[in-house]
Amino acid sequence: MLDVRLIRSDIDSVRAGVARRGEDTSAVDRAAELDAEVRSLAAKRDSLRAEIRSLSNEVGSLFRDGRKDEAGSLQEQSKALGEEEKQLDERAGVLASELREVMLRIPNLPAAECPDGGGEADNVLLRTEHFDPDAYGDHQRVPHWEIGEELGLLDVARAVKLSGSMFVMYRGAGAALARALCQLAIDRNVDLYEEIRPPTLVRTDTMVATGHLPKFVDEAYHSERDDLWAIPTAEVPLTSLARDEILDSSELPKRFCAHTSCFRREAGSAGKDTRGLLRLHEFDKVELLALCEPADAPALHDEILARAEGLIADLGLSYRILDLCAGDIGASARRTFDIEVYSPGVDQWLEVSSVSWFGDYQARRANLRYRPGSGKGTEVLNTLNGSALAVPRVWAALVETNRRPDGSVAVPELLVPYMRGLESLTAPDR
RNA sequence: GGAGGGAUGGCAGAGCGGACGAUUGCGACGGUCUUGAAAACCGUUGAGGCUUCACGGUCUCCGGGGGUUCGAAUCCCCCUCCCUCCGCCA
Repeated sequence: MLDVRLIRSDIDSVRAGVARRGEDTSAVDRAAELDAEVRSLAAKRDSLRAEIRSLSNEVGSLFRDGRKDEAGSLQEQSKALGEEEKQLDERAGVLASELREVMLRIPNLPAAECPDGGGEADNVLLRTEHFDPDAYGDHQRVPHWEIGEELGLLDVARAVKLSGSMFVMYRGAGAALARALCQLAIDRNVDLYEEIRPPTLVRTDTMVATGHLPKFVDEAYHSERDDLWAIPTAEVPLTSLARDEILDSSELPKRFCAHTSCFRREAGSAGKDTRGLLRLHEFDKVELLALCEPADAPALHDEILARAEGLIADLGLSYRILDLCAGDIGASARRTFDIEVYSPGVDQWLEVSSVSWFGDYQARRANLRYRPGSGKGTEVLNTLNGSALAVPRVWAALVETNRRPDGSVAVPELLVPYMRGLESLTAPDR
């Protein structure tokens, strides 16, 4: 959520920012109107309340002095003011909640550095690494689900038996590989990022704090009986860690990393990517997240990107980095870099990480504040996050990229220690 | 799951219809004293909204939401969370 005061003080730049996304700016104007009305009503209401309070205090002192009989007219006056106050308060309340709804629909303003553009096609390709389209052999042009079945690493059919489509099951060395990836991702980041193992079921207000509710209700799994939601990403619990708290500037930036399962209903994508690991209802992910003062945000944004990129690079995958344009970044982001890995078997670029800077947009909603080192009062934090590693797509790209002509799959050197020394995935002996 | 007891400022803990945004203690900050420090003493010390160039004014917040009342931290209703005991359990 934006700061209403920004709309009050500089509505043009808010309009301009929303327009850069290609979105309608009428909500901004509506918010300005509602804000003015709410404030004028609230001012009237508050002065009525002040009068009521002072009358009541007088009544109180008359009672204490044993002059009860003199209090009657004051009581009546106060009661009459009370009626008026109640009406104003109701009206103000209605408008205030309308204002909040409008504010929640206004997206964040893209950063100045965020490239212009209306959609995916306008994203700026920053760099492509380690990629030569002609360098792939036929042995690599095999989709991971076939490799997985062949080598006994993946058992899609039985996962479907257990849970339905868009669920998978890793087996044997395939399961070890999935686990190894997560552990590697954690180990590489715990130098600065505190490892967190958060709950995967959270309350409604936790989902609301990051903006996953109410907008994406249909995307989330919900247990009605307990009113708990399965997290779609560790961003949800990690952001709420410091919710409603006031951090001291000396403890900033706060960096967290977490490995969790992530659950997504993928309601809008029925029929898309139904084979293999490209789109799943449940998957594992290691997430990096930072809370910081505004001035430190750009440096942290680079840091998280560098860490996510470094892992992909060290795994030996081909990848590219996109600077998403204003029309393609998420509603709460100010700037986002996507990392996409190339997966030769399916011949696709797969998004494996979105590294985003949210400014204070999320933090305002989640009420994350800090006390600046100098000066008084509190300020709203900035938030950033990105996946260090999302298992299924990286798993898929690895298996496809590392397939040898004999059908076996080479384990990247980095992962060998996490695989009990296993260097190669081969067909089970029969 | 059953039965009880709680939720108040950074923490501890009073207040149980009027003068309470809240006694007090601890902590933190500033000062006096001291060569310096400790101790002692004095003072300051929650968050947020609106308004003001500013000084200031004013409102909201005692777990959350509703209600009673001229007036609610205090009374009533609902919800959430925490604790203790019993049962069950990885």
